Amino acid sequence: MTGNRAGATLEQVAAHIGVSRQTVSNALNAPHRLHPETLERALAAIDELGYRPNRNARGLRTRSSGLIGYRMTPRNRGVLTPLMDDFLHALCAAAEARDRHVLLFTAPPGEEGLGVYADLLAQRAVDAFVLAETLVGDPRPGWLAERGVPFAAFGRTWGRGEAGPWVDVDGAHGMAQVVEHLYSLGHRRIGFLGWREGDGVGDDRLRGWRIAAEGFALSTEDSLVVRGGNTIDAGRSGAAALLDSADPPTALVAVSDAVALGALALLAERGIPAGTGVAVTGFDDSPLAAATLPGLTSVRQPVERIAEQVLSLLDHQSTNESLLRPELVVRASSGRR
Amino acid sequence: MTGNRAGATLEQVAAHIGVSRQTVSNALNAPHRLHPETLERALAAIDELGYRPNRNARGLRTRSSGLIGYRMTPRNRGVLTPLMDDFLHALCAAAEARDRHVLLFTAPPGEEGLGVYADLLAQRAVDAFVLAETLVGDPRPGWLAERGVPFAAFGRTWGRGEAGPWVDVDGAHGMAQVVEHLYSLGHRRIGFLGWREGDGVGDDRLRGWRIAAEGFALSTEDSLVVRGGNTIDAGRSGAAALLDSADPPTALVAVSDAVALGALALLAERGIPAGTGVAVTGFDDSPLAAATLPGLTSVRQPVERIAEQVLSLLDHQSTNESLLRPELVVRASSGRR
DNA sequence: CCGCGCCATATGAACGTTCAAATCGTCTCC
DNA sequence: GGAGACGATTTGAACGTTCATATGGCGCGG
Repeated sequence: MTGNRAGATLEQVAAHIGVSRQTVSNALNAPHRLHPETLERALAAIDELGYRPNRNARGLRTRSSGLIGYRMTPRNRGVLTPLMDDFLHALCAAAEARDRHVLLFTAPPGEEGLGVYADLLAQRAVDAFVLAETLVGDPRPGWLAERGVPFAAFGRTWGRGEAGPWVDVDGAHGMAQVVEHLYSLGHRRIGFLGWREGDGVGDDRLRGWRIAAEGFALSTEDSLVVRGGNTIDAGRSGAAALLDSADPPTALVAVSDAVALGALALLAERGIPAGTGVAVTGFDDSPLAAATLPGLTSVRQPVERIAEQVLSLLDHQSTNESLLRPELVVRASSGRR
Repeated sequence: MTGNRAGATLEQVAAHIGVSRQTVSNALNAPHRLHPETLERALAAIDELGYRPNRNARGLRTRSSGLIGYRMTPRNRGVLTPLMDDFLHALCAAAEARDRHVLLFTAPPGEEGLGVYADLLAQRAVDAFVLAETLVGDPRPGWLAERGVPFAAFGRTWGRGEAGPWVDVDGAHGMAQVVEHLYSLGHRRIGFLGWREGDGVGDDRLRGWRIAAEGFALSTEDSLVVRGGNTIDAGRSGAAALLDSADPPTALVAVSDAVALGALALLAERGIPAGTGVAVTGFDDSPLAAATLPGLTSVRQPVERIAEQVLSLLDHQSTNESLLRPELVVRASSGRR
């Protein structure tokens, strides 16, 4: 754009080349309707005057805002959520590629928060939602589906029937890759540091560990599993419990990077070299993983592809489900024996 | 709201109680103009029909969107930014309290990114910006001020004159609190783990350490300062350098939690108990700080108050500047001697 | 008792776009 | 050569608000 003083209107652009509003409008929205030469002149004028369609006017007419609603992850507890922060960034970028934008909001979890969604829709502030951090029994997918509101979720819409399109990462498969990696390094007794039962994501990852271990005829006995919160501290005490058991594992598979960090801390305390002594792995490949010493072997979630897929489900509005494969990122913490 | 099928319009609400659109409009925007009884009936009808003003229509008329533009912190490098994520959450909540919302976007740093700001304005997608992570020589404040675009920054608009209103945290004062705390615990030789020179925030915190230490007649010689990136690894090697020096400090003051985490890791490796052996402190009081063992003494940034202030500067559009005091959060890593 | 001002409410217009339908040539085909 | 079809462009209306102004009733002072 050459000149960009302020807010040229469709009418002004049209007057500038002696055509009607609609012709200029078509230049942007339905170029095939225009005579090639007219199209060219229109585009030139648009560029010269720095015209950009007024989103409010367009939205008023088309009854849509071009905005996608996204609920921020609550910050109440002291929990790190680097993955979700990365996802939000990716979502934002992916939305821009489609000439849309992300509108943020906050809402309490559960039924209680539905009012906020209703309100945004009533105001026509957004015309679709991207759900994240769907919980088991989350009322949102059903509620939105009932009302015919376009939405797509990052994370399975756990429970009762297919309520809507979602994209998720195959956590079980990610864990299987981890176990296979450790097995190939010679580990034959692999412990699991998990979250408390009832979390869809955490249970899925545990399942992956169990299935893969069984596949290699490794033990998956209860004494190899410790469950707790998603904190460094929980990882530390969990690791201690496993290492102090009668037949301690030689590798610790953690359900997240935060938990793995705790395991690393415990090893450091005890003077056990992570990697060469006891192997440790995380999940999510957050910035934490690359920053520790030794670097933490982890499983990278393809956030960009997830965001891309979520938006594409939003557009095509097929009731599709898609499970993406995460990628094992090997660093020194899983060692070499 | 009792019934909330879909999109009641002003006209419909008006018809429902036999008045004109404008009367209902006034019930929301200028209640003082209405007869008390009419007001009551109007509000009742609004509630009954679940009316919510259409944001596009309102925005078209008033030439404003009620949206605040916010550039997401870039994710290119593997850097943790829990503070900014928290701030974004707080900003979002504070905006909602004023019946506004945050619209996210991405933009490259520097001059190059200004086009994105221009575009959002041209489309009237946002009517104000909140800037964060302002850099030394950041072109945005000046650019926006020139064009009369409302904005406010979290972070000083470093350099050349007062370009616009900002809110910031007094990092120097935060560090002074840290030093005073350590001094009161008996530390007389306090090292500093900082970022590389040229970062406004980092330099400010270093200044705070220096001034406070001088105030207690402690040494601030060059050998007590190590500078590097904002990573765990940098903190670890920095801590090693300080502890291996001729006259090692008994306390390590880190410029951020991530850096402090590295220092904690090094102490663990060497079997030195953090806190009782060598004291360590961080900055920002991110979730990391509470999750380590021992808990990391840190300095909490009042993100909610910052967000509140930023928005209030946006409204009053005074060229105000406001420096908030952070709060020392004492945990076990600073020890007890 | 009349005009003035004030209060409460109503009406017309405008914001800038897109949709639906109208216009006006031009070209084709029988 | 005229009907019809088609291509390119224009026109009128509508989306749902708010602004500016108009209307009408009522009390008050001269």
